[in-house]
Amino acid sequence: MSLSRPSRLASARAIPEATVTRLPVYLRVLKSMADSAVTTVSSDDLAGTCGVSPAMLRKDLSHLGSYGTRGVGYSVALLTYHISQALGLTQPWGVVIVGVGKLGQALTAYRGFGTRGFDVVALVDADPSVVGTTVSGLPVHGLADLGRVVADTGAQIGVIATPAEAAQWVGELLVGAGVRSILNFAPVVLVLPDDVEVRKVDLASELQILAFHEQQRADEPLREAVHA
Amino acid sequence: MSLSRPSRLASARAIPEATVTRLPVYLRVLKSMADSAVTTVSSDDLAGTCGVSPAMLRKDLSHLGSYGTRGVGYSVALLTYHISQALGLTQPWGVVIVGVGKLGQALTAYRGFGTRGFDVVALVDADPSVVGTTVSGLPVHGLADLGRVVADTGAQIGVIATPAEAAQWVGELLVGAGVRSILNFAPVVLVLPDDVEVRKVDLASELQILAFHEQQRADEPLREAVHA
DNA sequence: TTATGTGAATCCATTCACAGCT
DNA sequence: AGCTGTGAATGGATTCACATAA
Repeated sequence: MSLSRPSRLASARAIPEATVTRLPVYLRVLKSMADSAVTTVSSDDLAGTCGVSPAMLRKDLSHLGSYGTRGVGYSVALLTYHISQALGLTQPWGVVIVGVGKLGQALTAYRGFGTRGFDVVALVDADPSVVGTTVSGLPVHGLADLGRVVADTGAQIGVIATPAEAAQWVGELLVGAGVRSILNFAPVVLVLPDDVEVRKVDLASELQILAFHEQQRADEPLREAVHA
Repeated sequence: MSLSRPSRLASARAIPEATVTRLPVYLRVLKSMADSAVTTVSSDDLAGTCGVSPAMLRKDLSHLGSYGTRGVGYSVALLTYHISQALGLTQPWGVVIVGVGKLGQALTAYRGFGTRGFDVVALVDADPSVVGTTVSGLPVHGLADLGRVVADTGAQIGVIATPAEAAQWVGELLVGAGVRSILNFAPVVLVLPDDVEVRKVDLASELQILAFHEQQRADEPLREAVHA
């Protein structure tokens, strides 16, 4: 019942999900600051550049530990290191991309992909006419070989860039191959076991959300008119 | 002080942001149910397919009005209509895509883009060697013409699919041209006026978030071991 | 004096549980 | 009897405001 030591393990835990989604933004901005030879930054400045409030930034960073200096600010290098650490970017992650249509090719070619600890280690497609070809220097394997490819390369993250019809099936194949982190670009809701982490990137949804706000904007003047 | 009538205007307002982000998911699933000739669905079934809790689904839908039937469920057609209405999908929206590299081409070719009320009305790029060419049947205009292109086509939504270096500049050009809804695929934080709605799609961030959870998973067994 | 780190207060989102309608 | 719609309760996330440290 007693925990021998709180240790990094226990304290490093308890990073709220909302914070996790913002850490990559902080990391990116810190990186560009380092490129500009900035060595120290205040929460006000960093927050301003990241588009969040200073209080939220400080609260977020407080979940990682106390890495700032009162009266001064944060060391860009130190903060970069600790955020990378928290996100698990100290080790490289293998990524397998399924679907090498235009989107899959764009993702594969995306330089700065590998930039931060991610390696595209394999490409897979169902279309026999592209299997065996090479995209951005990587051979394209058949869908039937996915299990072996994942095992051989040790890929931990799967990216689904297939048409909607194939996505659920591909998701199941990835899970069957042992992948438990999936990034889904196909416009479908994947139904997979709860211990599999699925994130989706959905063009149509994003546009619809923008459309909603665009519509709100159009209604706004009308609401004001009522009060006049 | 008295509002003549609550009307659709007042009641249609007050849709929480969290709900708005889920409406596109509901819409998509409803659509596929309609394709399967399903005419009625309960909140339990719909929620299950959408990957949310029935209570949340019902609460979300309650913000749009009372369009279900107690003891029965929701009419697929009626619900589809009202969600489309709420999202502002009854009118078509013009989309201008800036940057016709691999990603821009993938986005342009994305069928089902126009499917739900979105039209790619123009393509723009900075590279003189692609300006004047045709992509998926649309001519590519020069960046200098962006203002005129937006005015001519009436585009309301801008998509940034350029390299990171160009994104801020392109964002400012879009805003200058009157666009106030932007979908940004470039890995940078755009700094634009507050009345501009910016949504970002960020591959690196998504992968980093997955990496975080993958790392957590690796730590989990260790935490259990402490208790043993 | 300046800027972090954090309890307290507030706000928003989710879940619960049941009244109300079909 | 079944399922929606919604107040009440809960749980998180954000903001406030200040004690604390350089």
